[in-house]
Formats: sequence, C-alpha cells, structure tokens
Amino acid sequence: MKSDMREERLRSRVRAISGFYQERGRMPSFSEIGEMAGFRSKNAVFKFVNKLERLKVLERDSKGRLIPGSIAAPVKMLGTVEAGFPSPAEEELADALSFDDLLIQNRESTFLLKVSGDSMSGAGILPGDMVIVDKGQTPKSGDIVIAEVDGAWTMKYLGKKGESVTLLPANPKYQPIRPKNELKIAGVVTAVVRKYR
Amino acid sequence: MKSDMREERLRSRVRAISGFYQERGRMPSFSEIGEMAGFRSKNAVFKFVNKLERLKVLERDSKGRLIPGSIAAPVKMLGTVEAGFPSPAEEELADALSFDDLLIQNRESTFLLKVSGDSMSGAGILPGDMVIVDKGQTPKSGDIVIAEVDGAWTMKYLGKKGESVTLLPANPKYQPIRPKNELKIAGVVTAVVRKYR
DNA sequence: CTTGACAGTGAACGAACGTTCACTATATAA
DNA sequence: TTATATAGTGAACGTTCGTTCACTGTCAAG
Repeated sequence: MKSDMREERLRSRVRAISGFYQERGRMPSFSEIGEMAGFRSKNAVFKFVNKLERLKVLERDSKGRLIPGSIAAPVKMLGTVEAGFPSPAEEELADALSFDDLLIQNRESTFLLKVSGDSMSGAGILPGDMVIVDKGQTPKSGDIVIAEVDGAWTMKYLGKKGESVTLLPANPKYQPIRPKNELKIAGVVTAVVRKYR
Repeated sequence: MKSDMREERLRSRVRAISGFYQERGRMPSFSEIGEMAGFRSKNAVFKFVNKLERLKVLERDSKGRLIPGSIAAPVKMLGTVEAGFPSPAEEELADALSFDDLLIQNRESTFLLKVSGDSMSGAGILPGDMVIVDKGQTPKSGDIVIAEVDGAWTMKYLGKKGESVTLLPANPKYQPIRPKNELKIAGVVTAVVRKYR
C-alpha cells in the first residue's frame, strides 16, 4: 500500500520532533522542524504543524506559541501482564503519560525519601525503595504516613479509632506504636517507586 | 538580615519561572519573565537570566535559546525515612530529579503494564501495581521478565543455570515453570510504580 | 480528461525576540 | 568619603520568528 509510506513518513517526523523536545526541553522552531523533516519551505512546515495540531501531537498556548501535545509523555500505558506483549496496532491506541504528571499532584509540597528498614515490607515497600511523600495532604486512617514518634521518624500505616491514634507496621516482626506524647505527621506517602536497573 | 529578603525574592522569581515551565511545557520569553518578575526593562531580564544561567537554573542550547536547567526536575531527593522530615536548609542542598529521566532509559522501547495476579507479591510487586518494561534490554538471570510460556503471558524471575531456563514466581503458592517448548521473553522489568492516591 | 485535494516551493512582511548601550539609584567595602 | 559592585530604567537595533500569498507538481476520484 502507498498510504503506509505516507504514514510512516509522518510518524518518523513526529518522532524527530518528539526526540527534539525530550532532549532539549523545548519545542523546535519552524525552521528547525523544516530541517528535521526535510522541508525547504517554511510554508510546508506551517501546514505540517497545523496538521499536527489537529492530531493533538502539538498544541498552542494562549500566546499562540507551540507547546508539546501528546509527545510530551514519555511512555505508553498498555494492558495487563496477562495481556502481555502488545502488537504495534495496540500501541497506537494506548495513552501516553508522564510519570511526573502521574505521580506528583503538588510539586512544591512533594519530595522523595529512600526507605530503610523492613517494617513496611508486608505492604510491598522494601528497603531501598523510594517513597513519594506529600506534606500538603491531610492524613486519613489507613494511609501510609511519615511520622515522628517520641523523637524518631518512621513510616507506618495510620490507624485512627475515634480519638486514639495508632501507627501500624506492615511486618509482624514489629509492634504497633501508640504514641505517648505528641505525634507529628510529616506527610502522606502517595506512591512507591522501585528501580531494578 | 537584609540578604534574606533578596534571596527570598530571587527564590520566588525562580519559582515563578519554574511553575511556568511546568504548566506550559515551554520556557517563558524575556518579556514574559519580565512580567512575572516585575521588571519594566528587558535589560533587567537579560541580566537576571544571566545570573540564573550562572546558577544553572536555566541553560542555553547550542542555538542560544533558553532551556530549563535544574528547574525541569519536579521533585527533590532527600534522605532516608529515618532521617525524616528535612529542614528547609537541607532541601536546598538536595538534588532535584524527574521520574521520567530516572525511570526511563529508552523511551521508544519502554512501556507500562498493569499487574494482575499475586505471583510476584513476594518481590514486593502487588496486583494493581504498574511495571515499567523495557523490551530493548537483554534479560539476565535474576531479572524479572515478562515472558510467554506455552501461549500465556506472565511476569516471573528469570533463572538460568547453564543451558536450562526456569521461570520462578516470588510466591510459594505457585510453581516454578520449566518451559516445555519455546520461551519468548518480551522484556525486562526495570521498575515498579505503585500509586496510593 | 478534468477537477480537486494534497504536498511542497519561494518570497515577502510585520511583530516579537534577544541583545546592547547609556544612564540612574542603592547598597557594600575600603 | 570615595569607590565599586548590584539592580534597575528606557530606548534602539538587527535577527529570527510565525504567518500569508501566489504558484507548481502529483495523485485519485468523478
């Protein structure tokens, strides 16, 4: 088929722009797009950009300047493990997303902590993992929180029953903590990230 | 102290630029920076930008155009859980990083899968978690892989002993799999992400 | 065979951009 | 007190940007 070639050419051009944005953190100018895509005319770029806008690959902000559309997102979200390895056709349909957008709600109040100790290993949080902590959220019962109890910092489940508050480890080796004096909750664990290589 | 005020003003200006970049995915122009920072003169912006370049907050690419420096990274990496809640002073010293950069080595060959089933729960990978899979990496013994065995897709530890290959679950409920015919490995699990809210 | 949509060339234009120059006000240090 | 760096104003300038117009070649459908 001939339209395959056209589509492939479009795709590779989008890949070039996407790569440009990923590498340099800014959108290419029209002339730069022209170079990458092999246009001699700026007008060709202009029409091309309009098409990409229609496809939501690119967008424009309120000032009319180019900003990334779907190309900003680095990975594609696909099915489940059982569904297994996706076909190229399925890949096209998948949403792309950025981990930064996915995992961070409020950038100012969020930070990262490295886990040491195995007191939460029953909850799938292992030593060496990173936890994303939001200090801006109100902790609810059942949340995993970073708390200061009697001078020491720990990560535990927060258990509230009426007025009384308990900190529960997710490992039977450790005891629940019923804070004697005051309990300072520094933040709520909103996500866990583990890197293998 | 008086220099505190200056530093705070600088900081809030950097925050404004950073926020602009986070929101719109592009760097502000000089006049936009001027508006945000409260400059009436473009030259003030020019000098200000030069300072930020020295501080590596901003950089310039080969074409001399502004690209984000340290402000591109959305979260700060701090100490361990035991170290606990960091003081503002410590926060300044911490490296900022982006999850996208941290977790993805090759954007083209990487995708995301949702975990179903508890066969890897012993390794801290629970149902509902997301695993980041790189189909471009060569699987080694001990890696967690996505594999097709006799028609079905699973996630397991890869065990190699000489010539023989075994797929090992991380849950005693399940049996190791010794593939009868061929074994297709679709990719290596490079990271796990779990979101709580 | 024509008609129209698509893909691209080339030139022209105003606006916005980043840079530079000359000058002022306010602090800090000698 | 006199320098000297820092922080800012305001105007001018050349460059590059995105946009637009008129035109050409190519393919598919009527």
